Amino acid sequence: MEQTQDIRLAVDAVVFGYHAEEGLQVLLIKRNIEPYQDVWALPGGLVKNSESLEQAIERELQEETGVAINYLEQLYSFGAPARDPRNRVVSIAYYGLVKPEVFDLRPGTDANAAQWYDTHALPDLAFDHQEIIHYALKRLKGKIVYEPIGFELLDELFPFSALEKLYSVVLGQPVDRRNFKKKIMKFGFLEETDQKQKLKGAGRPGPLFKFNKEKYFQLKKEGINFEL
Amino acid sequence: MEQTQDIRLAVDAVVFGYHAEEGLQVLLIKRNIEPYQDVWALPGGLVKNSESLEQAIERELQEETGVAINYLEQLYSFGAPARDPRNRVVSIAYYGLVKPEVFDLRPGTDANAAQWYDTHALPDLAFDHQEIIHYALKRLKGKIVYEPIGFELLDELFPFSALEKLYSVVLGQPVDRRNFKKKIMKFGFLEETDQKQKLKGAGRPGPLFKFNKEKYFQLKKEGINFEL
DNA sequence: CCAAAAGTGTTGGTAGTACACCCATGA
DNA sequence: TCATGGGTGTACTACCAACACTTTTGG
Repeated sequence: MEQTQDIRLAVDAVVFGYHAEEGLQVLLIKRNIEPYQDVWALPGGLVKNSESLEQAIERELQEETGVAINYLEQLYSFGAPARDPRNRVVSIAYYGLVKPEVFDLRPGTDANAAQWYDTHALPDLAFDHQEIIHYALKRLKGKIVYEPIGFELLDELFPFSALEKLYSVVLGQPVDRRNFKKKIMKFGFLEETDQKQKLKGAGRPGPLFKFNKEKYFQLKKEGINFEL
Repeated sequence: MEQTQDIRLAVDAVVFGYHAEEGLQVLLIKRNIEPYQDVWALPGGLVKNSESLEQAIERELQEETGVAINYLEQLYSFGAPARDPRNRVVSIAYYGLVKPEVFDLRPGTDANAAQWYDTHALPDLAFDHQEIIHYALKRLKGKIVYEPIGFELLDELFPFSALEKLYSVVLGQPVDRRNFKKKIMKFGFLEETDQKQKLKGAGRPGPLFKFNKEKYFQLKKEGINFEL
């Protein structure tokens, strides 16, 4: 006799935020239910019967952290039979990018706390969430060099150096300022505005730039391909 | 009151085979149960409670087609609420590559027939399986240029022209014979054997080549990166 | 005037692309 | 001998990487 299927389906989100001083951060929540009560974990939860996977992600993020993401992509599905110590739960992981405005968090009702953590200094994590974050980091590193998704981590207007720093932080290696700027500007989807950066300390202020998404899609259709 | 989750979890496999004359093929089965009875579909089925996702794929493939794959990778998870007209079924799709030996199929018990179809001449397909195949093709095209997975579609020993043809078929564009050979041989993981090709018709026979997987992994560790 | 950040061009090397003729075999 | 498929080298180009000094501002 066949046993009926008893597998639960969850979604988890690896949300990246970037902050000029603190570098690349991941959004975590502290669980307030068992298993792994009071342990840090990725925001996420069970998918409802009638919602899509993306809707589930956005709902959970809203409930648990109040954060709305502006770039979301499916990452990988994790289905090892024992990844949840109690039940069989298969999780479809997504990763998302948010702009710096959301750096002030308000914890939701489903979790005790939501907090940004530096990707190099993660706390102990529930389930296989550490593995999921590593996987997401790998994907982000791979993707940022052949699709201009880095802009989703920056403000609408940003000094060029912010982009440069972002790439060096994400890739974990320094980038040559001049060559990097040449490469980026050659594509033609980055616009220089006439606004000037206001610095905190000393230094020569530069103009602010803006990523023209429409132009990028248009250029992409015409066959250019972004690649660093 | 919360309704309990009622979502089923399935796996589906896009298995690619390559045949010198017939090109790139996908393995399909004819369904013998509703919904979509007698319609062609990807091999796959519900995951059992205690098996891993990969075990589920291999079991279903064995049951439905008798095929054992030698390269398997998770593709994407498809979860649109209405993708199955009867129940909510979320499917985790994998794609696999098989060597040409398996071109003779023996249909299994769960399906009426298993058959190879040219990727350019697919029949009507059940569920969203056409979308899944397109997605897999895109992934294969993307991946074959930066990881040497093409060899998984060829015999252990193959003439160089087989590799060249494979790439031109998968990428959908001609490749320059001389430049292609230069590029590939420079990596150093392809070994020329002293066996000679036996042709069907006329033509100058060339030596057979062999992909040295161990050497590839070793070189990869040392930092070379395959890229066409 | 010093420290901090931003702006800016040139050169050399290399890797990629384009390209055409000869050779071995079977019919 | 002809048709088929396999084998091979060179030259040009274009892109990429390396690299340092000057300018503007705040303190």
